[in-house]
Amino acid sequence: MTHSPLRPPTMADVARLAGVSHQTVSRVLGDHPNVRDETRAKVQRAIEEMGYRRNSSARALATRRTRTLGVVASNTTLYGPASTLFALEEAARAEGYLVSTVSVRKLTVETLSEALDHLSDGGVEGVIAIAPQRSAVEALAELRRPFPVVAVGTGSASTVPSANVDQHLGARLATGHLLAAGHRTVWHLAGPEDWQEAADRVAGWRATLEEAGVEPPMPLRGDWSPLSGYRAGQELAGWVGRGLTAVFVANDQMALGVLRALREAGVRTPQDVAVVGYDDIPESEFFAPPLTTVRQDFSTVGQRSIALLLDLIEGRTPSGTAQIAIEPQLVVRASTYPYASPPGTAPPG
Amino acid sequence: MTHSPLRPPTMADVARLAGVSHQTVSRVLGDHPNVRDETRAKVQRAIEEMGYRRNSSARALATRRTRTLGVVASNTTLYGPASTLFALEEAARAEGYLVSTVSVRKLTVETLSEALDHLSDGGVEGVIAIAPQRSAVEALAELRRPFPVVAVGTGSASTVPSANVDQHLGARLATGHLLAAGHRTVWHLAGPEDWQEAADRVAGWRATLEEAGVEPPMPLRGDWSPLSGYRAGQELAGWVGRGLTAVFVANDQMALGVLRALREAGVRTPQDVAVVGYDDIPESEFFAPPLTTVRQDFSTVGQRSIALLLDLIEGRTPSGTAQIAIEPQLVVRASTYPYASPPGTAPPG
DNA sequence: GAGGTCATTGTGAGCGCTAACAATTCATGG
DNA sequence: CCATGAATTGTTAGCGCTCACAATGACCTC
Repeated sequence: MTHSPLRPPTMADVARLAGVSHQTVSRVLGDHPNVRDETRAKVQRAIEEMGYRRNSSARALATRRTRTLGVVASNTTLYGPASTLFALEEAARAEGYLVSTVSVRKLTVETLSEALDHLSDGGVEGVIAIAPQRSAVEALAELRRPFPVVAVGTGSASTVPSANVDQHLGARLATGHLLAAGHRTVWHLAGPEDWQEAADRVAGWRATLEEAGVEPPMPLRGDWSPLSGYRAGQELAGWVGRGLTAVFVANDQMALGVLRALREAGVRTPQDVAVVGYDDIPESEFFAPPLTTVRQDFSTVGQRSIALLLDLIEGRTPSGTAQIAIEPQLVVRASTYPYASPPGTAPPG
Repeated sequence: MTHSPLRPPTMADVARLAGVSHQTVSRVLGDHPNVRDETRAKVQRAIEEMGYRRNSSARALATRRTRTLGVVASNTTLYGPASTLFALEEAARAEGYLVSTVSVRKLTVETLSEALDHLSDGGVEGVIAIAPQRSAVEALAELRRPFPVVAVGTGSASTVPSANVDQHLGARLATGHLLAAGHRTVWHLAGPEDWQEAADRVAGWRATLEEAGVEPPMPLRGDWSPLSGYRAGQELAGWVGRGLTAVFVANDQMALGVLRALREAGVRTPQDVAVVGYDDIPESEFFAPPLTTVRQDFSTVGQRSIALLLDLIEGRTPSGTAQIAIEPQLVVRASTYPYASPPGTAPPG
């Protein structure tokens, strides 16, 4: 760090100082075995002294590997996508890769295409698309790029390689939990129609009810926001006393709105209506009442999807066939059980 | 797109197909003026036909510009940092830059140093550090790197160039609003001690009270989480009837906890105690009651900080002197005014 | 019609690194 | 004491692009 030339030192500079060839410096940097310890030490010293760092562009040009991955994320601060993003970066860094991100406001063929091009121009070797909207999955299938693309959050609909939490199972856990608590039926406030994960949760909820011999009521729709949950909650409140005793809400934020609407309508949770959410955001423990919900392990999602993408880059896995499912987990809180233990009523049917 | 050679086409390939020199292709790509329209069209056609894309590594090597910026973010899903991250990427992309992110779990000299090295190895031309913790600011000042670093979220303490929302002003807006509503004094639930923004909010709150001739009570401490807000709320509930009528909480999530604790203690908001939060997260409108809070415009933060960083990279701005302040905004909701209009009581003093 | 100017295009030399191969050193055994 | 091969080091040629400069040709002007 003693010098301060206008241009950063090159490998040749280090080689000169160490009295070796640039190739030997390269070997030291690359942990090549056939270098004498003494030489290695000499080179290391020169590197330290000059504060030398390998030029990544030159390296990338020579090796044809940039060691950079791209991530396309929706421009959102939703808990799921944000958590996934961090988990992805961490997993990628552990493998020595840099992560470049592009955030898009809407997931359409155009925006996705632009995002992929931007990343492509940045030289990424592969891309993870956090693409929860169904349109995005279709767009992704359509957009061929010279590098592999792995989707995350696409639910069951992935025609592209993907890693996903098993949403169907998550919905089953939530719905089954309510049925096991003695509820005759379970209503559902679903997420946006074009989100595959929302559709999968609907399917899991519906299947669980049908297997229990219950005709599923018409699901309500929200847009993930507390406001939409609030609106739906007002509607749901009107059904209390007419068979509505339990609601499975497709995410925690909407559940927050539902809880508020119910409270305002004089409906008690969970005594009158039990509520289950989805995601287990940090706040859900502090809702009134604390929310029973389904937890997704985003850290695992990150690791598995990065592993899959690297496999694809190395050509270890046939593209198009790789689908990874990750198990979610039910977290029981006061919004379904007001007291310590469940009613213990056997499920109907 | 018709060919599919093992290696992607190079500029020379395109040149050959178009019947020109590689340099002419380069000129077309670079929008150089002195190219005949006919030639340009010919080249464009060849580019299309081969699906050619410039190799970014080669370009970076030749120009010594990677057109990549780095961002260091705390591994968090807090609303502020997440919003900032997206805003930064958008602003950078608008300037033609790619953004590489590194997320760290803790902001220490070691983790920051590693993060900067990782980005440095990725060839970034500059870095934005989302560094709200005071320790991070110090660490940043200590860590010299061969590229400029701009801090965001460092509040007033930046010894490095930075762009920040004026936290002092935000706290004044919140506190002044409560005083203007007739409250004799305002309590404060602060954020973590080592967050500079938290300290700035404390300072703004304290200054406002002192200017009104009020002795500030001892501030309480939280860690931004709803749980810590809940705990503090329980403590605050004990002071109701002994002079506590208004609380300024340093973020919305803690305010959520405070609201719940107050409610459980039989304290009504805002009739017994008025509460103001900070951030204006999307959920705060749906708290019980809807939360009065201070909104920060992260999109502006993103644009201004990227602009500053690019100035620094181009050498347009002397390093170390650049500090940008952005104005926050008060959003009034039911947690301070139960009815349509404020009490209209004149502030004391 | 010679000389000059301008627009347009081409040529050659790197950018800093790695990969392949060539050269050297060194220990070892016959 | 030299041949033999392994260990170690050096040399050369690109990777695909941009930059500086040279070359070409069209079009004027006097």
